[in-house]
Amino acid sequence: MAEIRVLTTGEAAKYCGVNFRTIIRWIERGKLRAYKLPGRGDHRIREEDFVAFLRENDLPVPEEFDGAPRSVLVVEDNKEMASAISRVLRREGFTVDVAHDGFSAGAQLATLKPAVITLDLKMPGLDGYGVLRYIRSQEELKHLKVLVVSAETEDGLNQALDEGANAVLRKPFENDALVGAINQLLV
Amino acid sequence: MAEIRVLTTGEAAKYCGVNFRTIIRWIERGKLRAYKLPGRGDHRIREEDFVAFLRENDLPVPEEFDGAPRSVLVVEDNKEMASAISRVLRREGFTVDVAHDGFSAGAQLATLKPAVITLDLKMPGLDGYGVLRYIRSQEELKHLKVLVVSAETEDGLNQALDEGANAVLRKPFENDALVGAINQLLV
DNA sequence: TGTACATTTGTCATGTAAGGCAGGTTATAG
DNA sequence: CTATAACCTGCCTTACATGACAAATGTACA
Repeated sequence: MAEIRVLTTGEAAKYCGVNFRTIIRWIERGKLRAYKLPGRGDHRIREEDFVAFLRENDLPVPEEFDGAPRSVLVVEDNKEMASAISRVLRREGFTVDVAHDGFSAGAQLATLKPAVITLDLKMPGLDGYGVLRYIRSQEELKHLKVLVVSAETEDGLNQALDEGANAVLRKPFENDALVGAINQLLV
Repeated sequence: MAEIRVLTTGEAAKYCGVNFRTIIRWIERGKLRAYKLPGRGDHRIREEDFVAFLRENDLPVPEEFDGAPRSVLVVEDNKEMASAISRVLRREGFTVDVAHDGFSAGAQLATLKPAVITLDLKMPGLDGYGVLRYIRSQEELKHLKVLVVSAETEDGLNQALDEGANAVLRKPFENDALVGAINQLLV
């Protein structure tokens, strides 16, 4: 799943709430940097150029470009485990939020739009595999990385990978392993 | 890809029944949030900012902005009960979504922005009172109406009212009572 | 109730950016 | 390989911003 690094004029237009014609004019006037494809002369705008343009002109920056690139949602019912994980990650410079139950996990996932979640597979009243399926079925969550953190069996962890987890971490784990796994997901 | 709905000053003016010049003045005075396009300085008002402005000043909110004014999220783990409720409500013309567990309840609450939720207090792994407290602590959910549907005791239902439920309905109930309760919340 | 002042809103004219349409071309999906 | 969706260009129309001024509305006070 390659991240989108460039925008077409149409996409940029939707983000700005204007007609694509207007985007082209901004490009022509040199306000917005872009390059042209050889074929039809399509414009392509690099994401960083687009964001720079938005910032320069005080236009709102869509969350998916701005969105806390180093924020993590920890889904874990065991409070000690949760605070241990969040302590380690905060020390690494991440913004960390914690959900102790399924409801707040769902609510925070939708509102905070974290870059990564750590997901405990076995929580009371919460089917971790179901959560994975849900996440992978949502278009707006396709950039979300999921690290399954669980004491499950090998088979269970493999199933999680099949269901769309980006990585798994077997409990108990070393702090370094956790940090390494998260960093790897955020490359 | 988030489709951002925005309004021009002219559109906003029509909705408010005023001259577009007035809309611009409201923006200049900081009453209404908006951003400017680089070219001529056209204003663009994000739909959510516009709705917030309307609410703040007790102006009527046009239906098309009012989220789904007749949409209901049914939070209920018992599938038969859930489909019974949703059948009754659909027949009344409501748009109904169902969450069978806490996670999807939280996620759907944040994404669908329903006008009402029916909440079962006793669901495995989900503390109904906690959900109520969460809802009432969130600014953007302050317009959400909560109908608690439960087989709880009188005391339990009263506690739910204390925690912020807008109405309660004791199981078992008549279909008419359900419809009546929902309609009353949406006056 | 009436008057005077302050504030807000609407109107007009002008310049210009943004939007719409048609016609052709090319990516892109299936 | 085909069908469809998306994009580009050029031309024309629409609608917005701005400033100055007029009208309407609100407020204070006698």
